[in-house]
Amino acid sequence: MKRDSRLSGVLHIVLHMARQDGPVTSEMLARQMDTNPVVIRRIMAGLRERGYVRSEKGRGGGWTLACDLSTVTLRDIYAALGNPSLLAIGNRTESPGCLLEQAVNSALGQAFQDAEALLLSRLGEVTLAMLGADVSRRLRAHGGSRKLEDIHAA
Amino acid sequence: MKRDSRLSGVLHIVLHMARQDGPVTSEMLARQMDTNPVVIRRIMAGLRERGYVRSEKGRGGGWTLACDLSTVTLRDIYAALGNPSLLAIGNRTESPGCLLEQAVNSALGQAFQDAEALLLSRLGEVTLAMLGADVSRRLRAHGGSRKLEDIHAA
DNA sequence: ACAAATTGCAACATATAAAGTTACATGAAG
DNA sequence: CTTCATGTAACTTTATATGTTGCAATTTGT
Repeated sequence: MKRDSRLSGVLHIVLHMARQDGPVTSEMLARQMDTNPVVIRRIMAGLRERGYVRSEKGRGGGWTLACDLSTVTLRDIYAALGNPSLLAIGNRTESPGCLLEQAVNSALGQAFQDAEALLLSRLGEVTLAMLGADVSRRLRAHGGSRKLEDIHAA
Repeated sequence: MKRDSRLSGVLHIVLHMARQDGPVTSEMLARQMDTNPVVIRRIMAGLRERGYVRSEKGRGGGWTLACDLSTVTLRDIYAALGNPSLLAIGNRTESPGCLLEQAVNSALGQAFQDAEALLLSRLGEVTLAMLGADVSRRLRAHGGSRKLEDIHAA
């Protein structure tokens, strides 16, 4: 099944914004992410509604971070995307008339819920600030003097 | 995202087969599952390859169980479907050149792996026999005398 | 005032995968 | 030899993420 990579994408965007002072345009972000500006705006809309970022129109406009990175978790970002479904497999029918399918749903549903809960809990343990710190660590490992732009793939 | 319900479906099929002696045709299963016989054959193919079921052509043919239900787990069935991906979300790129995306992949990837491992482990704890026992329990709760056919939705 | 830059958004196109359908070959039983 | 069944390929449908185009709205610089 095709995987939804919006969470991965939006986190990448946030990290780019965090390493840039002043607004970043969708155009710039799209180049760095190798995608289309409209896609950027689309996945950022949820974050704007929640106040994690601000956007400004016109010349000199663009996106800026508007939250304390140490208080926003990956789970918050996931929620800002509208809580898309986490699992690629699921029950055939939600409220089946067939008793057999009810038994199947019950067994699978429990496993599904547990896995979803674990994943959400893990996402809730990681803040954007922690992600940012990891980036700094990786930059140092790659030779502290080099700038991100030198390393970033075209 | 559209969820893959083949596991749910094939378990439903197995439970139907377990409550029927003699072969069951794809046609009958399809009616009970409200789908197409070809779909049944498709998702049963993996189980046949692993020897969990047998199929026979011609008049009087159909599907029969060919395994000890107490030794086959939901995880085995899942494997027989070809281990389809469990998660609906994932990383944008698997081996990104961008350091920022590497940091994102690292954080998300760990959470993803843990959730997948938990789900697989849960599936591995439930045998087909346990599912069958749950069906019997539900049948009793619905009034022991009634047959499955009376309860099964049309 | 006007031109340029930028977001906002709707509408449409593309890609991918599950699910459903059709058609026909193969084989077994009466 | 007819009928019933599976096996399978090819095609259609559906759903969803992603990509693209076009244009209105808004802000800034000249």
